[in-house]
Amino acid sequence: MGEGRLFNAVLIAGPTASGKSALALETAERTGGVIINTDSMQGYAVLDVLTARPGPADLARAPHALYGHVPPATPYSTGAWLRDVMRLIDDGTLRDRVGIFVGGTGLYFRALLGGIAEMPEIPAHIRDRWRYHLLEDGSSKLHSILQREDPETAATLKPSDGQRIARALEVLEGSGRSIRYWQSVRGKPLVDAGSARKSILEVPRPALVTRIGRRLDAMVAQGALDEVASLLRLNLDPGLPAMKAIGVREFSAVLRGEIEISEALMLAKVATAQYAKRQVTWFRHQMDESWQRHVAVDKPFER
RNA sequence: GCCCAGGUAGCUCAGUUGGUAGAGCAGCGGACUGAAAAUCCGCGUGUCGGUGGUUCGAUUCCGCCCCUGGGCA
Repeated sequence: MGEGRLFNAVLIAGPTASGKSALALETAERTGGVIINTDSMQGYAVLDVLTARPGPADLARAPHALYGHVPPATPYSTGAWLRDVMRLIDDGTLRDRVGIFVGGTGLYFRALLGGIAEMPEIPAHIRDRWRYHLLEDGSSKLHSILQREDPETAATLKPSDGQRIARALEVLEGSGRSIRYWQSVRGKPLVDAGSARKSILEVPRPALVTRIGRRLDAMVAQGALDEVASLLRLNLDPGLPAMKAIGVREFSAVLRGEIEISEALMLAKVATAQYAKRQVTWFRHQMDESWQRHVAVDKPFER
């Protein structure tokens, strides 16, 4: 486990289609830095188009790390990403170079800054069992189990929040202690907050929705359907995170002949706009005043 | 031109035996500690097509008009 901590990092957060990748590239070229993916989906291979991952032209302009390095069959996670970042720091990839963290996953930024506790890894069979249990019996059933096994945690979770309830149960079983115990320990920051430059890109909602629409259209033109077909050929468990990327469900329905491309596009645009809304809410309330907010109205449309 | 069906929220529609209306989706707001592009919570935003009549009171009943879809000519 590494002990290094990164100084003078640049953190760029923003909702999808806000133009962060373009800003990151400019920053990288100016500073000779390395761009590090801070997004839960852009790490997955195969999902090149659908996640708007930087393309060959971008990769040629600056070094990029943690993009497309995870097979979609692997359930990636915040913890796995954190370990990947730790490795980058420890193996010297970032020595004397500015680390430019770019992405839209608020939780990853929180983890990076030490706001997420270190927890033991939970064996896959335990996780799988609780998730299956959730699927079979529903969240309120699991909540009542949690109420019996770990009432303190149960009290903090809504009976309908199946995912968090299952997580609490798997941590309890896998580690022998309540998730609240682990969460009470503050994590170790990988990035020095004092010397970091933290930015949030903001785009007025109507402009963002327009950009999202144009980007989805572009994705189809770039072969999003073929990409989904390749993903489906892997025959993955639909519960895997990579299968939850926006567009997978919508374009799969087109491939199955259930809906027209135009309808899939409409649905994907709506889903993306809803996602962007959740991101903006996180940035607005979960990130403090040490983050600088930049209104990026006239930034060029990214890619 | 005639006959039928329908015009209610941004969309699809329900409903009111007359007391100014509600679902889903969309939208808006929020939560968030290892699936986070996930998961979850809260909030109806409305000239009930128009107009005249009956009525204490009309979105509801009646007349006329307009619009949409279908049928007959």
